[in-house]
Amino acid sequence: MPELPEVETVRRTLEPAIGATIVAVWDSGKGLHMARKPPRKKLRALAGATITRIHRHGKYLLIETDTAQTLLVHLGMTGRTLLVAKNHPVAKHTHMVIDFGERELRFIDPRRFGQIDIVERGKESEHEGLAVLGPDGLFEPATGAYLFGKSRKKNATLKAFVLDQSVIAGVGNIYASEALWRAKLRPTTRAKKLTLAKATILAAAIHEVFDRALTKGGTSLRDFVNAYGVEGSNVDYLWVYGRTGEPCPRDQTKIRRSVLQGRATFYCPTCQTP
DNA sequence: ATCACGACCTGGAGGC
DNA sequence: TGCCTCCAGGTCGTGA
Repeated sequence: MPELPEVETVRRTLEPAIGATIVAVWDSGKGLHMARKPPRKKLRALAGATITRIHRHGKYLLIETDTAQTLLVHLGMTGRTLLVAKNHPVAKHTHMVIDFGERELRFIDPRRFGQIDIVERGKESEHEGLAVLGPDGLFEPATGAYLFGKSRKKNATLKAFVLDQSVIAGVGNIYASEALWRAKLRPTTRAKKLTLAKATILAAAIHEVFDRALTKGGTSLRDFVNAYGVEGSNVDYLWVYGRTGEPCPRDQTKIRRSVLQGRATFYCPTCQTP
């Protein structure tokens, strides 16, 4: 679930950890994304460090300390980061625990598509995951002109275009469908067909969809919770995602589901024009 | 170089 | 109850 609004919700609810000093760090030793294991030595070396800032770029969380080391966390599909009391029961699939003494920050990820890494502060953008990211969808919202420029000569579908993290960092599968519905654009339309006017509408739609989801605390389809373990309510406010056969909120046509690049895509066949 | 697909993993839901 | 199949927020490597 975790797309930009969910990761931003986590970031905000993790902020009470700012100022906390790390006593110890534990990791499960299990491989996460690309079978890569958390860097155990570097994690353990964080003992004694104090959390100074929690930032985000796209779907990556950047937890800065008063050392030169920044902890990087990506939630993948099923990752959770919880800030809990030390006596809180340890969940299955816990892969990292940052011990603050009375509290702990825990990373739990059943499918292990998440990422844990340590990067040197100031060199975050050199990390292979962050290096390719475009502007953050919330902190540096795209303009119509920017999207128009990026879409020139692109033969990829609009769905693939908005999902491309090098175009806008943070859009995922749910909000791609939502934003294209909001902009009245068909997901299968080729990106190069965008006009400046349509690109401007799309930019606004992405921003609106993010903003709305943030005010609802994110979309909890299944696993997503914030750092306190609380679900978001945005699933009740989705226009098309997961609503196959239900009436389009704009013109009552039945919502359709198709598969694009292996991912479920939802759209209204009449008001989203090709 | 682009673009679309499959793989990576576990678990929940639904059918029989 | 159990077994089977399908599906799921993300990203990356492959091959056309």
